Amino acid sequence: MNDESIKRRATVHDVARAAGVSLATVDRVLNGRPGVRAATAEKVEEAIARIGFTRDLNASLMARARDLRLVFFIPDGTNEFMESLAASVLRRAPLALSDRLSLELRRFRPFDTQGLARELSELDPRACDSAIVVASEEPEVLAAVDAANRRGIIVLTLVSDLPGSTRRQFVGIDNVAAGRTAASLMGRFLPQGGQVAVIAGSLHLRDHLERWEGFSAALGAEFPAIEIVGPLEGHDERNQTAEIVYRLLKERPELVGLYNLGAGNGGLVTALETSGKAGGLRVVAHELTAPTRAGLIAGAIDVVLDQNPDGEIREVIRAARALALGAGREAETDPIEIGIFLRDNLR
Amino acid sequence: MNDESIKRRATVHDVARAAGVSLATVDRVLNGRPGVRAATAEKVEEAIARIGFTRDLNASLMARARDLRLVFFIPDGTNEFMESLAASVLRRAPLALSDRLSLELRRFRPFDTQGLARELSELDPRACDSAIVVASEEPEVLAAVDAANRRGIIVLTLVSDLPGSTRRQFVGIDNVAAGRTAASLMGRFLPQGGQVAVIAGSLHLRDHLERWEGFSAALGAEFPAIEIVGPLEGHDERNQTAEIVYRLLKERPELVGLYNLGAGNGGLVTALETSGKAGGLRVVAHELTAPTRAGLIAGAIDVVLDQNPDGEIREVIRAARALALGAGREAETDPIEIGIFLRDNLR
DNA sequence: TAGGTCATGAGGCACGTACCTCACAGAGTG
DNA sequence: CACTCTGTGAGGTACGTGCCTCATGACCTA
Repeated sequence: MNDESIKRRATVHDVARAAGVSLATVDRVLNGRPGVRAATAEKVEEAIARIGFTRDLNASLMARARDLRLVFFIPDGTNEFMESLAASVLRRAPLALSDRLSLELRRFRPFDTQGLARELSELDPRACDSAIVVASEEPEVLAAVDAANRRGIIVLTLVSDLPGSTRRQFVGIDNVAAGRTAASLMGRFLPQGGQVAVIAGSLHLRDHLERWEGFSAALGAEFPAIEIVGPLEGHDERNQTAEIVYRLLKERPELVGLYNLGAGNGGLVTALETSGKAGGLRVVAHELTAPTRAGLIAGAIDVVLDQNPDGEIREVIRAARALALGAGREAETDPIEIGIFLRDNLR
Repeated sequence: MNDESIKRRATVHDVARAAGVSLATVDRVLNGRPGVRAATAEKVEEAIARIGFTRDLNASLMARARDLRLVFFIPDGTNEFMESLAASVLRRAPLALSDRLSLELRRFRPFDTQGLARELSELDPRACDSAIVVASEEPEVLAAVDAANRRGIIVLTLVSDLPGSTRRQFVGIDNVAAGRTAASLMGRFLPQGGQVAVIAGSLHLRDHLERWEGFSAALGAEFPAIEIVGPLEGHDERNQTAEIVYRLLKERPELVGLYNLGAGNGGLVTALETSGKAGGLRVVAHELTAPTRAGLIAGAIDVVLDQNPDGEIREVIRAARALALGAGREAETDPIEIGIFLRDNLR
């Protein structure tokens, strides 16, 4: 073993030499092109493993004439959280360019799974390397993801996973843990016990159901002095959510806490403030957006649990880049942490 | 304006053409090499701005034969937080390699600022592109940073900043905000008020002083029912910290809360547990390490504020890469968020 | 005026991979 | 035997930048 082999990183040339094949064959194996016998491919794989070759992602990206193209599919509409995801994509686009990543953002009508499926199917694999999808679990979406995957587009799921599909990776938080965290905070805020109301968007949404499960389980196990009211469904809509809060405050003056595990926080804050109850009971909500931020500052909300949309975009970009450049079967991403925000650590 | 100029990203060739100079001159300007008249450099800068040229970081890294070398200087010793910083560097080293980043970790004896200064001075600019330093604010360190900077090494500070130096960037959290956050949590945990003790490592440490300021200011302003005991100094040492806690618990049985804004949490947890007081009072500590994690799980600690060492390493690597490849005067990093950990959202 | 320095131009090689063309051997097929 | 098809080798160009050499003209100074 000479100096060279100690110091230099292995290249495709080294692989070719080690496997006793030509550069062209190594290239065919690495990039999944046809024209290699299974036995030969095996030899190459073995050599790669033996000498510890890893593809140079920079050179790889250089060599292809065009940039890596990532297309984001994010629901449109009134959901502040989705807006911040979208904003994060747009904010990162110019920076990503100097890393040869071109980011495209496509919005679709919420729940228009057919439209999403159609757009996914129409993606040209030569013009798009990876699709990043925020979507609910519907059969036509699953089918479209699988179809895109077969056509050579790497699909990643964001925020909400599609476990049955051929998506290559999921980036998002553990919602059961988020619910447990909410319970843990609420329990510590209310050592004297009392009634706590829970509001969800809809328990048919996977995230919301998981949060509810985590919350109720942890509260029941650790804080038996607290009694849960609900869950009530506000459909992530600010007016409906406000309505629910008004009714709760009127009908249950003894209420000491409120946990909104869905969206519609604008309505929550408005209802608390116009009822004069802001600050009078402990309130936990999700996602750091304009309404929840305002609620924190005004004292209407005590804690916001946040899944850090900007971090999610960052990690999903890293994962997509690594996967598209063939760094392996799955990319290593930093876990997305559940952020806890009070008035004092707002970002 | 033809198709090409719309679709393609600008390259150095485009800059040369736009500025009416040769490629070599553009290169000299870009890489700060001598031999360019100020007026000519001006022309080039103007052209860069006009056509919106950004250097291709991948190509840039490719072109230099060797990898980018980053050297981390992290204090050695018993501090768990520093260990997790170091571990994060080591964990990322193999992954970084496929991005042509070679990470080297150097430990130094805590408070051995002279040794650190010497090592910094001995760095060879040809073998090291950037130095990342976790150090306290001592004159000889500042001088060594400035010297390294003059010799062409890009210096970044991590965790603890050196504001008066020529360090190019700082990556870390806002410790005043961290202190305020601790106060805000403590206040909500203790609506009935009472005595809360504060333990610091040393108020001569910038981070600790800032946390103390944030904590006392926020508590005084928002939770007048709480009375502060201390701050007491445990010198980030587990035995001294344990001693302080033992004494506090014995002398002040009415104590309802404890805030350790420094290290030495192993001693804190031990003292609480052997006194049978674990869970009996609200405890807030800093940095998610083995002792604080154990304390959370056992119920001895309620909340841990964490500056996410792994995220800090990630961001400082990104910043160093961008700076070393000349992406601009300062690199954009994602802000490091103050993490809040309960038993239920442990990572 | 000769020699020196400085600013600049011109051009080329290298980095590691992607992707292309061409050649050729061997196997199978009619 | 001539043909096609498949697996493989050989070699090239390109990506955008860093870095090197060499040449040239301008300007300065002794």
